[in-house]
Amino acid sequence: MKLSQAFIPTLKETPSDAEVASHRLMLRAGLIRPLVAGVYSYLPLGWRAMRKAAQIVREEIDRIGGQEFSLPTLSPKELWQGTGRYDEFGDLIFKLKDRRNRELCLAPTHEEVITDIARTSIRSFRDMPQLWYQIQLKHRDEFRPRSGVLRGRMFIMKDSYSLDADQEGLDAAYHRHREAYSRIFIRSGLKFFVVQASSGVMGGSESEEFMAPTAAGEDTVIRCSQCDYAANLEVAQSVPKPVQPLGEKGSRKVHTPDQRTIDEVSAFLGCRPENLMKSLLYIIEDKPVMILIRGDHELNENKLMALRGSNFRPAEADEALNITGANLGFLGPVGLKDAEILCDIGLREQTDVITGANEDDYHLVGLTPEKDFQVDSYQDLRHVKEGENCIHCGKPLNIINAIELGHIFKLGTKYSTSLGATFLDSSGEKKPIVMGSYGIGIERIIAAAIEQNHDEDGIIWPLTLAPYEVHILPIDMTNDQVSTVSKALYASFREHGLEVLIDDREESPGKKFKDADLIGFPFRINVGARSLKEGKVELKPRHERTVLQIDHKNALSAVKKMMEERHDVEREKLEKVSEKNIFT
RNA sequence: CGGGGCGUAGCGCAGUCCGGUUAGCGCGCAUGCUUCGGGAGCAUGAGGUCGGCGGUUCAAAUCCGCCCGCCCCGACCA
Repeated sequence: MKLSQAFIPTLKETPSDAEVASHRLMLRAGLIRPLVAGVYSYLPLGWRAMRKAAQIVREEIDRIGGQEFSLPTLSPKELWQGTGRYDEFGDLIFKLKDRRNRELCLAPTHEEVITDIARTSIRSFRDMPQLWYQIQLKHRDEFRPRSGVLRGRMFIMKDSYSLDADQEGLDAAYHRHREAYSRIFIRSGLKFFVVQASSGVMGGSESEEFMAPTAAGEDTVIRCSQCDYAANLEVAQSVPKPVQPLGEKGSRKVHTPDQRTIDEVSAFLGCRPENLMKSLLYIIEDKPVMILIRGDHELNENKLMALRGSNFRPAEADEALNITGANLGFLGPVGLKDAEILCDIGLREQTDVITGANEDDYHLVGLTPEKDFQVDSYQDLRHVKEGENCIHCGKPLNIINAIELGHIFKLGTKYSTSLGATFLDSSGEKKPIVMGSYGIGIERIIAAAIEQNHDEDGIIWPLTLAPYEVHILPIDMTNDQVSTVSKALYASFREHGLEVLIDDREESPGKKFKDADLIGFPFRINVGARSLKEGKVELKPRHERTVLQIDHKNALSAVKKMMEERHDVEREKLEKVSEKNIFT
C-alpha cells in the first residue's frame, strides 16, 4: 500500500474522551472512529488487524473440527423467552418492532439460535458430536459502555457451541477448546492465563476465563504467587488471616449508642474489625436470610448468586426493623426467628465475636457460632482480600486487573432442556443434547495486544496482528536515489508476499517517523541519502531500540529472517500448550 | 440506574464566574515559494446553527429552565 493513497487518518493530539491506552492509540493511529456511545467504525487499518485476529481464531477452531456458520442477528423475542434469558438479560437486550408490530431483538449471543437449529435437525446420537461456530456481531445495550472497544455495545465475538450425546463428549470438546484458546492467544502475541470463573447468566457447571493481565482490564483476578491457582475474584477462595480472640468469657450485652458500622463499633469498643461479625439481612426469593461474615470481610454476591440464584437483594431498613426488631447497624442472629442463617465458612472456627443485639444501641460480645446462635449452614460467601494466602499452597495471593479475552463453559443441558433439543440414544431413550459454549471477543484481542504492547510513541504490533508487516520510510521522496531504491524495495517485498506499506508522501521526515511509530508495524526500513551513499538502508524493528545498517539488497532477506525467528519462538510456545496454564 | 465532569472550526483548547464591537489561539486543511534524518519556515486563504429548544434582557457563547449527546467512577459480560 502506498501511504499517499491510503486512508490512515492519524491524529497528532489525543481526543479528549480517550482514557485507556488502547482506546487512545486506536483513535490516534486511525484504526477506529466513534459513532455513538460504545459503537465504533473500523477504518481500513483497524479492520485489517481485526480480520487477522479473526482469522487466527478461525484457523484454530477449524483445527479442532469447528464448522463456521453465519447466524442472523435479528431474532424473535419468543426464542429468548423460551430459555428465560429474555428477562435475565433484561435491558441488556436491544429490542425493536417490525412494521407489523412483531417484537424482535438483536441477539446478545447465540445459544438460543444454535439450539433452535439443533432441535430441528439433531435426532440421533449418531448425529453428534458437532462443533458449530460463528464470528459475528453481537449487540448488547451495556449499562456502561467504556474504554473504547474493550466494552462496546456492538462487538464481534467468536462463539462456538459443542453438541454431544453425553458428558464425556462435552468434556472432550471443552478440553479441545481450552487448548485451541491457548494456541489462539499465543499466536496473537498476548500474555495471558486461565482462571476459574463464574458462569453468570450463562448457567452451566464448569467455566474458565482466559485473561490478559493489564491495568486497563476490567476484571479482578486472584493469582497465586507460587502455584497454578488463579481465579476470577467472583469465585476466588483464600485462607483468611487468623484472628486474635478478645478473651471474653461468655456472652454479654454492651451499650453502643449510635455505633452502627464495623469501624464505629470496633473503635468504640477498642477492638479490631475482625473481632466483629457483620450480620447482613437479605431477602432471597421473598424470604429473609441473615448472612454472617467476619467484620473485616466483604460479602461476595457472585458466590451468593451461585448458591441461591439471582433473585436476592439486601433488606430495606423498615423490613429489617420488622424482622429483627432493630434498625440497621444493630442486627444480629441471636434470638432471630423466622429467618434462615447463612454463615461464611471464615467464621466456622471462630469464637468470641461481637455483633448486633437486635436492639437499638446495643451489641453482644463474646458470641460463639452454634453455641450462642443457630447456624443453618456454612458457605463460602466472602471476597478474597489482598494479602491472604492460597488455599492450595499457602503462599501469598496477588490481586491483578485483566481483560477477559475468552470464556469457556460447560453448559450441560440447560438450553437443550428448556428448548426441547433432544435426541435418541443407542438404547432408544430420549435425551437432551449436552452442550458447551465458548466465546472470544475479537476486539479484545486487538485492545489487549495494544495494552500490552505500546510505548509513548505508539502501538508495537505483534507480527501476527499487525495490519502490515513492513513499513518502508523514504526520508526524502524528492531525492531520486532514495525514491528509486524505496520503490524497488517496495516492489520486491510485495512480490515476495510480504504485507508492506511505503510512506511515499512528500512530508517532512519528522512527521513520517512519528506516524510510523504511532501505527507501529513490526519492521521499518528507513531509506535515506546518508546511508545510501554506502548502499545501506536501516532496518528498525519496532519493539527494539537498535537500528541495523544493512545493504539494501539484503533488506528483504534480513526482514524474512527476523520474521522467521519470531515464528520459531511462537512455535516453541505452541508446542508446550497442552499441559500448561500460564504463559508469559 | 446512582455519582462526577464536559459540549465553542476536522482535532486540542481559551473566552462563560463578572452579558456589551467583527468569537479567539495552536494543530490540521488549501495555494505559492523555500525546506527535507524525529511532528519544517514564510506568506495568503477557507472553515463556526458557540449541543438543541425556550426564557430573562436594549443586548446572551456568557444568566435561568428543560432537553439531547459524550466521557469518567460504582452493580453485568466477550
